[in-house]
Amino acid sequence: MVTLEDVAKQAGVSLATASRVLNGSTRQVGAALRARVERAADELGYRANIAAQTLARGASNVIGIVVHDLTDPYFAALADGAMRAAAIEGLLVMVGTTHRDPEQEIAYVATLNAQRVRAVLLVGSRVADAGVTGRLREELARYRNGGGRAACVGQDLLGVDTVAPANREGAAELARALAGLGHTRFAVLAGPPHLVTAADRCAGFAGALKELGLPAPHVIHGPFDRDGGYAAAQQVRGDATCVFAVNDVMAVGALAAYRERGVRVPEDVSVAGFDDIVTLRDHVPALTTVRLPLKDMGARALELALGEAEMVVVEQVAGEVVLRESVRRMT
Amino acid sequence: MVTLEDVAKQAGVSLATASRVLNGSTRQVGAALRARVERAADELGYRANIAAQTLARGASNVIGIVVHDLTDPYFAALADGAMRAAAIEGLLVMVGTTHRDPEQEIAYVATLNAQRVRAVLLVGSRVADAGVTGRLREELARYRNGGGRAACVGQDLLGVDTVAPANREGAAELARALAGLGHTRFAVLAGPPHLVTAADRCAGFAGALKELGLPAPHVIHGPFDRDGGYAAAQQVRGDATCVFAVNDVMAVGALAAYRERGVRVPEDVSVAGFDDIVTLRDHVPALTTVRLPLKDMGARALELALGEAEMVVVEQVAGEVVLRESVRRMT
DNA sequence: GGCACACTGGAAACCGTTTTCCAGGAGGTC
DNA sequence: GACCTCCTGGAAAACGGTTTCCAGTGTGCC
Repeated sequence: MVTLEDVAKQAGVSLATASRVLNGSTRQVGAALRARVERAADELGYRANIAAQTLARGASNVIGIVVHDLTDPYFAALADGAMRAAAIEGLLVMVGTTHRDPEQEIAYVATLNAQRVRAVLLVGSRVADAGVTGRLREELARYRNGGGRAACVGQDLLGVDTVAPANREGAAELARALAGLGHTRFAVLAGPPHLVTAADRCAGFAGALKELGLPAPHVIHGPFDRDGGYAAAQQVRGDATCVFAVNDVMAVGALAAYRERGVRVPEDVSVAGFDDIVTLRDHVPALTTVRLPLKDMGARALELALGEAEMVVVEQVAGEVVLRESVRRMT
Repeated sequence: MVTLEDVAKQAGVSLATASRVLNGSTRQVGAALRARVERAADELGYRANIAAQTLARGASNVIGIVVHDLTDPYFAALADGAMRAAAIEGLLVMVGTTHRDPEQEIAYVATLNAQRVRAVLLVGSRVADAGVTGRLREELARYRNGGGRAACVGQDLLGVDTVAPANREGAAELARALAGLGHTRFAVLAGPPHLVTAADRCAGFAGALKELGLPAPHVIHGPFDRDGGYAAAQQVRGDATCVFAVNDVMAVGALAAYRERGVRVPEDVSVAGFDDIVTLRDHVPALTTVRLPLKDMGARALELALGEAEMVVVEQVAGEVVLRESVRRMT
C-alpha cells in the first residue's frame, strides 16, 4: 500500500507538503513542488488512507443510515433520498438493516458511534417499548455527547431532530374521504400493536370514524408486511365494505387474498393503503392511499442531522389522500 | 470523547492492558484487572475508535457494496442478500449508488479503496464501453494490489470473482417456452444497447428464435426502467403477439401502457419479463418471467469476495422460466 | 534450593495522516 | 539599509488505538 510518505519521498518533499498538496489545506504550496507531488502521487497510484485521515482530523465524512428492511420499497425510497442528499454533501454512507429487530438498531448506533460517523439517521417506526426506547436513547446520548449528530424519520421519541409523517392526520383524512364515498362499516388491517407508525395510523383512522359518528372499525393485528396484509384480510368480517391496510404493501397482500378468494375489489370490497409506494403504482386495481414524499423526507432528515439548530426540531410531513380505483363509491 | 487512555487511567492500568481487555486479544489478562477495566469502560461509556483500530490493525471490518439504484427492487434484493451475509460475518456495510453512471462506480471504488474496506462488491450490469471498463479495471487493480478483495454480480469483465446470471440462456429458454405456446411474432423491449445485461438477454432471446426457425423479433431500445418499458411498448408493431421486456420493471411499465390503451394482456398480447422481482409478485396479470435467486446471488458474491480462492472464480447462476398469466397459449 | 519456563503487566514503537510551530527568504515601507 | 510582514517549506507532535518487546512474578521440576 503506497503511503503519503512514499509520495513525499518520491517527490523529494516533506510529508507536510505532500499532505497539503493532496488532501486539501488552506495553506499554499508553490507551483513547482505542487506539480512534483501530484506527479509522484499519480505515478505511485496513491490513495489517502481515510482511517488515518479520520483519526488525524477527528471527523469522518461518513454518515450512517439505519433502516428496518431495505427490500421494503418504503425504506428503499427513504434511504435513497437520504443517500442522494449525502452524495451532494460529499458524504459516504453506511447502511445498516435491523430486519425489524430493535436490539439491532441499538447495536448499530453503538457501532456507528465507534466509527465516529458524522451523523446517524434512524429511519423507521419506533416501537412502543419503554425499555428498548430508553436504551436506544442512552446509546444515542452517548454518541451525541461525543459530538455526533442524529436525526430520525418516524416518531419524535428519541429527543433528536425528527421528520415525522403525519400518520394520525393522514389516516384520519383518508377515513373522512372514504366515509365521504358512503362507506360506513370498516375494517383495519392494523399491523403490530407495538409499532408506533401502525398504531398511529390505526388510531387516526378510528378516531375520525368516531368523530363522524360511524361505528368503530374491525381491527385486525398482524405483521407489517405483504404477508401480514394477506393473512389479516382473511379475517375481515363480512359486513365491512372498506378495508384500510396501514401500509401499501399490506394492502397489496390483502388484494392478493381477495383475488384468490374471488372477492372483487372494489365491487365487493374497497381497499386502501398508506405510503403511495412508487413501485406499486402500476398495481391493478390502482391503490387508494395516502401519499408521503418519501425521498424528500429522507433528504430532509439528513439536512436536519447535519444542521446547526440548537433546538431539537420536529417536522411534521403531511400525507395527501389519493383516491384511486381500489375503492368505490357506495350509493 | 472518552478514549482508551481515559479508561486505563480510571482503572489504574496501562494502555496495553485496557486494550487487551476491551478489544479482543490472544493475551490473557488477570480477572481482577479485567474486571476493573470493564467497569471503568462501562462507567465512562467507552466506545473504541474504529478509525484508530483500523489504522493500527491495518485492516477494517467494513465492506463496500456498489449498486446502480437502491430503489430498484432488483438491486435492493441483491444488496439485502449481501448485507445479511455480511452481518453474519460481523462486517459493516457501506453502500454506494451510482444512479447508473459508470463514472460514479469508478469513483466509488477509489473511495472504498481509500477506506481500506475489506472487500468491494460491484453489483449490476457492466456497460459495453471499453474505456470505462478499462478505467474501472485499473482502479480495481490498484485496490487489489493493496490487498483488497473484490467480487462482482453481473458479467465477468473485470477479472474478479463473479456471480453471473445466465442471461443469455435464461432468455433463450424463455423464448423456447413462449414459442412452445404457439407464439411466432415477437417484440423485445430491449433496454439500452450498451448495457450488457440487457444486450445479453435480448441476444439470447433472439438467438433461440432463430434456432427455432422463427422470424427475428422486433427490437425496441430504451431505458432499463419502468418508464422505459412503458415508452417502448408504445412502439411495438401491431403484428407481435408476444412482448419480452428484458426485466420485470420494464414489463410492468409495458403492462401499464397496454392497460391505458385498452389492449388486454394476455388476450390481445402476451408479456414476459425477467428477474422475478418479489415486490411484483402480486401484479395483475401475474408476470411470466425468468426467476433469479437474487438474495442468494448477493450473499454468494460476498462469500466469493471474502474467499481465499487463488483463481478467479466465475459462477453461472441459472434462471428458471416461470409461466404465469401474462402470457397465453396461441392455438 | 536452583533453574527454566509460563504467564501477566507495562513501556514504547508504530499505523498514516493532519496541523502546529518554527525558520528562512522575499517583498514592502520608511 | 533596517525593520516588519507575509509566505512557503519542514520537523515533529498529536490523533487513538495495537502489538512487540521486556521485566517481574509465581510455578513446577529436578
